[in-house]
Amino acid sequence: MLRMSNLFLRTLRDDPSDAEVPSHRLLVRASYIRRAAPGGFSWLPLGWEVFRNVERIVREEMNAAGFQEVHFPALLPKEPYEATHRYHEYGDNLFRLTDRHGAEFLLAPTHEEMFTLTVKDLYSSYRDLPLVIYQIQTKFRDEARPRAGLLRTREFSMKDSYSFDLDQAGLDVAYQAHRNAYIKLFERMQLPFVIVAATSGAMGGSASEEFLAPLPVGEDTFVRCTSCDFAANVEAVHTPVPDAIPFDGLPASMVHNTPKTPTIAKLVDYVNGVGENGDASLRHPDRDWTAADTLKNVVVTLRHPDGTTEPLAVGLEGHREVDMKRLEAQVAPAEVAPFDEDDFKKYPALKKGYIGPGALGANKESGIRYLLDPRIVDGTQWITGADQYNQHVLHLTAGRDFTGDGVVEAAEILDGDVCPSCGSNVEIARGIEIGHIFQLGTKYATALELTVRDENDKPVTPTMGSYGVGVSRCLAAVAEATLDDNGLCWPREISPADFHIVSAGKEGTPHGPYAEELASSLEAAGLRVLLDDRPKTSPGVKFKDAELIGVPTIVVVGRGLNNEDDPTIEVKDRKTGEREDISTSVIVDHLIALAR
RNA sequence: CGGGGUGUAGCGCAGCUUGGUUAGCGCGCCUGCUUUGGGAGCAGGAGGCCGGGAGUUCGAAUCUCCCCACCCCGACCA
Repeated sequence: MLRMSNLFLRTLRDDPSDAEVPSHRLLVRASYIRRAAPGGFSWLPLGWEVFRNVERIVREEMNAAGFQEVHFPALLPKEPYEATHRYHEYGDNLFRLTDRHGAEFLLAPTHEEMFTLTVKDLYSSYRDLPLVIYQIQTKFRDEARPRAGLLRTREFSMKDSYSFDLDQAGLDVAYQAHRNAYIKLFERMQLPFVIVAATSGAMGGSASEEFLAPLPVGEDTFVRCTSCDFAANVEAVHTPVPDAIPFDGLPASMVHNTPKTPTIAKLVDYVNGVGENGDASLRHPDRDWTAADTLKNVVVTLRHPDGTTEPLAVGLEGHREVDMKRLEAQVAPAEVAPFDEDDFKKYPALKKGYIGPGALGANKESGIRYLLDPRIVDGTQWITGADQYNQHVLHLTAGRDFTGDGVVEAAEILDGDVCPSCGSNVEIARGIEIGHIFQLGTKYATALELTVRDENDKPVTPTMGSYGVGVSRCLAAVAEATLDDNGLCWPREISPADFHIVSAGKEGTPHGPYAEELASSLEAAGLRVLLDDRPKTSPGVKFKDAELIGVPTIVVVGRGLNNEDDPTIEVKDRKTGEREDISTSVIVDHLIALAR
């Protein structure tokens, strides 16, 4: 039984000044955690209870799926990570250290190498596979910017599992098993989530999905449909291609002087006749021109893995920016860098601020490869640069007046864009990444020379998957998803207790002893109780603390106990705020039923 | 790493512009009395290297320079 009279905690009346995110504020105020280091937190008794509950849910669902728990050191030698090149690829995010003999070590950010090596150590036959092993371990990453309390720390708890299979079909089974287990465990945590297709980044491999808890404090943006259940990472959204428009009757393109219009905003004002030197004769007959009527041409530098660079032009609607993540996903493994002043000097055909399709394309003057947004279909007409300073061209028509060298999904997604799944509208939302599942393939097995013998005694390289759930981050996400103005509000399975019993009588009245007795009865039934037995503490303080701490059911032993004919106990639901007076004759059974 | 903000008691803050009593207030903490259903009242008390260092000055929380930490935005981020 947890007793407020001696529990190691001190609740705070004011918000800590260094906490902005609600879950961080309340976890500190309610005395679950304390900041101990940049990006590191100490767990106090209530926090540790909650942490272990989250951990237990994860563990139970992993075990239920038939996966086996193991445990590796966090302190590892660098050699395995050199074999996979991750010792350097991980860059500054890797904590490196040196022992007294000068040997180099690292604090593991994730454990693919060690799991692979251990399987290599123990197993050598196809008969041993498939295999899934997992651990719940502290991970270390030297994050550039820890933030938001437990949401991004430099030391954190993660469940990571690894699957080993002989072929893709086996990997698919392991992948699906994790996907299903994750769905179950997040549902048990009552954590809302969406599953979005993701790019696998530095992990290598192919199929990859992220579990995101859709919350505004999340760091990941994703796209979701406002009417159907479509959800995806911005990199994975495909723009529906509009129908082409017949050229018949479309006005001819015409070059106009448009002085001092190097930006889209100034250009739109100019052709709308706005401002001192606007040209009203260019106005649209029926409406104002908007940025969406302009064709913006953005030039970037592609940096290929072999070190060579290449310019690339992207044509897109003028009201959209180039989304670097989307573009990089399209041109991978090349990286994208901005096109700087020196680059412009090398390409005199590019008139900065007035770049148009006339100069762009592999066989045009600049020779720069020119890719178009999928919305730029044949027959669409654009206001765009005329490749001369202070000149733009109107009614330039795709397919008739210009073509690109291809299509690229690089434009940012905007609220209201067409849903690729149902044709309705999408919105941009934020989410906390709480889980991630990857099909790694043979990258690690190959690098570390893991093979097993097949039925013909031929060596085969197993194909792997890796699957992570951030345990401490999930805790914060649950807090974030459930809290309200009064404090935390835990789901029962995660809560530090089933019941928070407030003894609200004066000293010397029967309330104290009754609360003790009720707490014991509940404990005897296997339920967890937090008893506020503090003497000389006013009821108001106890009520406020109970709300702040967030146990799902608050039980008040108070004035109802004074009813001589039928004494009652108040039972309050933390989430809904609903109160009920329950007769002492049935209170124990009533509470047991609530908790089951 | 770039931009912005903040560091004063366990927590929240004032004081700094214009240098000058013993650095102040609320919460929390300790003692006593009263109080006990929504963060009680009165009285008394403890608790500070004013983030760190160097300077300017007769004198620095206050002015100058450097450093560190934290928060927010961006970049980055299995």
